[in-house]
Amino acid sequence: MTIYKEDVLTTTQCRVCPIRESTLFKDVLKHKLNGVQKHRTRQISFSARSTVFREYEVHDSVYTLFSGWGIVFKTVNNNGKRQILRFILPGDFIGFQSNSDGVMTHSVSVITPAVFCEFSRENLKHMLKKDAGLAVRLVEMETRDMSLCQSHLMAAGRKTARESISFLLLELFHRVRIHVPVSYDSSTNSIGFPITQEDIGDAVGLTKIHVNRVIKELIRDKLIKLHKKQLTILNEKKLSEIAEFRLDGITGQSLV
Amino acid sequence: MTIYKEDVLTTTQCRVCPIRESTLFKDVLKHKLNGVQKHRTRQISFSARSTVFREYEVHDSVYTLFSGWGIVFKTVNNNGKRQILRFILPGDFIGFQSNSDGVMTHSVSVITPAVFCEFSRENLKHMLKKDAGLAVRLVEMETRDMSLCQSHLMAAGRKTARESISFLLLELFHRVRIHVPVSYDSSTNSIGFPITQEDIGDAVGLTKIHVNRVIKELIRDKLIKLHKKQLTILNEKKLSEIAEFRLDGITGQSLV
DNA sequence: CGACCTTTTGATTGGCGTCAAAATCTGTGG
DNA sequence: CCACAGATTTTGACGCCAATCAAAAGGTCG
Repeated sequence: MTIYKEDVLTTTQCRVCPIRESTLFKDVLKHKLNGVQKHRTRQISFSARSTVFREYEVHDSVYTLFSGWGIVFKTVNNNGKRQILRFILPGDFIGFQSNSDGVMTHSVSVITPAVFCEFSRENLKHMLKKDAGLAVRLVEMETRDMSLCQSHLMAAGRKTARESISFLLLELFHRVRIHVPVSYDSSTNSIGFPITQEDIGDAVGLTKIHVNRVIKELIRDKLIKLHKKQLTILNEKKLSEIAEFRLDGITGQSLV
Repeated sequence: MTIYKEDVLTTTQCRVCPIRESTLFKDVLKHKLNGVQKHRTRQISFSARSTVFREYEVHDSVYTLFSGWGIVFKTVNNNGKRQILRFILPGDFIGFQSNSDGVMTHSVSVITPAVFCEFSRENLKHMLKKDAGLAVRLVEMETRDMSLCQSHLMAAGRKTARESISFLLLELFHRVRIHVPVSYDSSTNSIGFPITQEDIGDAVGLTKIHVNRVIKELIRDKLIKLHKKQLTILNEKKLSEIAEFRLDGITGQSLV
C-alpha cells in the first residue's frame, strides 16, 4: 500500500475523477466540497491483491473507489474460508459503519491496482448530522447494497451453482456496463473482467473447482464467453432466466 | 389481514408501545411525532402466518413492528423455495426501499399474530430530506441490518449446518434478550421461540429434515434446549465458539 | 375428537467438496 | 525477448454433507 497523494484534493481534481451518478458526494460536489475536503482527504493507490483494511481492526477512514476492482469479504476463523460480500467498482463507497468503536465488521482488499479517495469517518458522521441531503444519499446507497446482499443470500441459500454463478456474472456485467462505461465494449457486448474463478467461488459459496465445471458448461451452452479477462454475454435472455436476474437494484435509482 | 385501528395514533398510544431503543422514530417521539402522524398512520394487526406485502407488488407503506415475530423473505420462482432474509422482532422497521416505483424487492409475512404501526413511505421520504437526525437514524438501522445480512451470507456460503444453525439461534436469542426483554426469562436463560424448524431451514439454507438432525445433536450435546416454543441456551460459550458469534452488530449501538 | 401441522426417524441419492496432478497463463527478472 | 516461477485453469477419481423420498409419531387448534 502506497500513499499516492498526501495533500488535500482540490475541487478540480475531484471533478475529473470518474465519480458515477450514485456516488455519495454527487450533490456535495456542487457547493459543499470544500467542507468535505477540509478534513484529511487524500487519494491512495493500492497494488493488485493488496489490503485496504481488515475485519476486527480499528479503522477510521471511509473511501470512494476511483479506479480498479475491489472486494468486501469476511473470513471464517475456524477453517480460513473466505466469503466475498460484494464487489467494489469505480464510484462505490466503502468503510461506513455506525458502531462507535470503529472496529470493522469486514475486510476490504483490491483485485486490480486501484485508486481510492479517503475521507474521515468521524467527519462524515458530523456532516451527516447537519446535511439531510447527504444522509439521504447514504441511505440510498445502503439500500441498494442491501438489496444486492439479499440477492446473494438467496443465491447462496436456495439456488443451484449454475443459477448463482449466472446471477453473479450478470450482476457484474450490468454494473460495469452502466457505471463504468469505459470498461464496456458495446460492439462485442463484453466487459473487462479481472476476477479469478476462485473469487467467483468465494462470492457464491462454491469451490473454484466446481465453479470451473459450471463455467465450462455455460461456455459450452454458448451463454457466455470468458477469455483473457474479458467476459462476453452471448445469450442474455437465457442467462437471465437461469439466474432469475432483473436489472432493478443494479441501476441504483435515485430517491430524490 | 385485518385493520385494527383506522384512525391516527395519539402520542399517548405511541408512548405505551414497546418501541425499543434503536427504533427509527426514537428521537422523533419527543418533539416531532405530530408531524409523523399527520399522514395516514395507523395500527394494523395480522393473524399468524399471514402476509404483510409480497415481492413484485407495489406497496407504499412502511412499518414498525409492535408485537409478535415476522420474516422478510424472497422466493425462487423456478422451484418455489423460500429464503428468509431476516427475522423481524418488536421495534424493527420494515418496508423501506429507495427505488422510486414502489415495487417491493422482498416479501414480508408474520409468524405469530402481530401488530404493526404503518406509515406512508412517501411521507417518510419527505421527512428524511428535512430532518438529518431522522435520516441518520435510518442509516444506523440499515447498517445494522446490513451487518446481519452479511453474517447470514457468510453462514450460507461458507459455514457448516451446525455452525449456521448455532449462529442463528444465538442471534435470535440475544436480539430477543436485549430488545424484547418481556420474552426473556433470565432465571432459565430462555426466550419464547415461536418459529418452526422449517423456518430455521429457510433462513440458513437447509431442509427442515437436516435442521432437525442438527438440532437434535445440539440438544444431545447439552448446548441448547428446545421445547414447547421455548429456546434455552445451556452452554453459551461453546455454542458461540461453534457459531463464531459475537454480540457486536446485534446490539445496535447508536451513532449519535 | 379429528384434521392439519410439526417433528422425528430411516433409507437412498446426488451435488458439490476434496484430493491430486497436468496444462495453461501471467508477470517478472535476467 | 526469453525463461522460469507462481498463479490460474482444467481434468479425473472419489467421498461426504445435506437433499430427497417416505412414513410414523407427536402436537395443536378449532
